[in-house]
Amino acid sequence: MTQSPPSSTYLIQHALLASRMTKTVDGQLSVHGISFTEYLIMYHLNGAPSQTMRRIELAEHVGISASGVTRLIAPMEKIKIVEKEANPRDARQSLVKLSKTGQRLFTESTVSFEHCANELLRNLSENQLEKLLELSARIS
Amino acid sequence: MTQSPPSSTYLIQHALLASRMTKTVDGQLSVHGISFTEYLIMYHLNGAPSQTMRRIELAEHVGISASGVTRLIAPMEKIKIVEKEANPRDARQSLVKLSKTGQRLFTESTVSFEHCANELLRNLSENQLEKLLELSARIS
DNA sequence: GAGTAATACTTGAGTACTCAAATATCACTC
DNA sequence: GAGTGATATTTGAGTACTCAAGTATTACTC
Repeated sequence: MTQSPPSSTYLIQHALLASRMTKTVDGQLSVHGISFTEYLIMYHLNGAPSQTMRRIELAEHVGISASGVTRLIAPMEKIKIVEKEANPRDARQSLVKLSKTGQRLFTESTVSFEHCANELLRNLSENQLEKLLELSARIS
Repeated sequence: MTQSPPSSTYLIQHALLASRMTKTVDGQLSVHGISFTEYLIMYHLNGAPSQTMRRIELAEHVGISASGVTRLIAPMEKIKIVEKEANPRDARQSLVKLSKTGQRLFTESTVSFEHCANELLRNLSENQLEKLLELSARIS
């Protein structure tokens, strides 16, 4: 039973942490009636020009497949969180836009999300968090 | 559109990274006929005394639910990677043990896994990786 | 030692995805 | 401008889980 190299240890630790974090965040966001994945969709739309993105871009940013986006967006569209928009230059694309309602929901959810994020990372100092973020960003 | 605090940014980055890493690892391990989750099961069993663990312990270590473990272990038992063992002191428990075959498979898979882990983290130096691991371990 | 509560695990039903195939449109070449 | 291949999205079928309820066993209390 030799010891694992640090890279392996990190991958395993990362997977466990991700599982726990997702569950915690999902729990907190459920009071707003949304999942972590739905929050991520809104987060990226909110940061995009005109609060609008293509489905494939969304998929890449959120880390799910294109068909995953389709199935995720459908119910969000039904409750008017997002709106479908055609791209006049390319009829294949159907753009997704964060609605006014969606922006409001996002703002509200963000309070819970940030609180939850601080709670999860409360063991780290400001400096440690900055360092972690920097190293972590280096990976990709 | 105010900027997100570092803790929120980290959570979002972490989720995306986890999704990508899992997919990459799953892809690499598929040549051995196993998933990342199955590898994690073997990993933890291999590190346990007598290569044996209770299902609930496994669930906690891997980050899935108890019923998830049941459904995951069933096919692994069928192909003799793991064995079921009774606990004479507590008939409720059914212990899971890594078989000889399982140990062999784990050893083989570990080569792929470690290679994959190094590849994913190749942008980090030894020191950076150590630091990342240390900070990341602090979170829990 | 009977009754109640807690624990370990399994099962049924549902959810959130995935991949591969289908459809529609666009871009390129001749 | 017809044909071919590439791209964006959706759909059908399957997978890997989840939660809540059910079963079996143990631990606790009186």
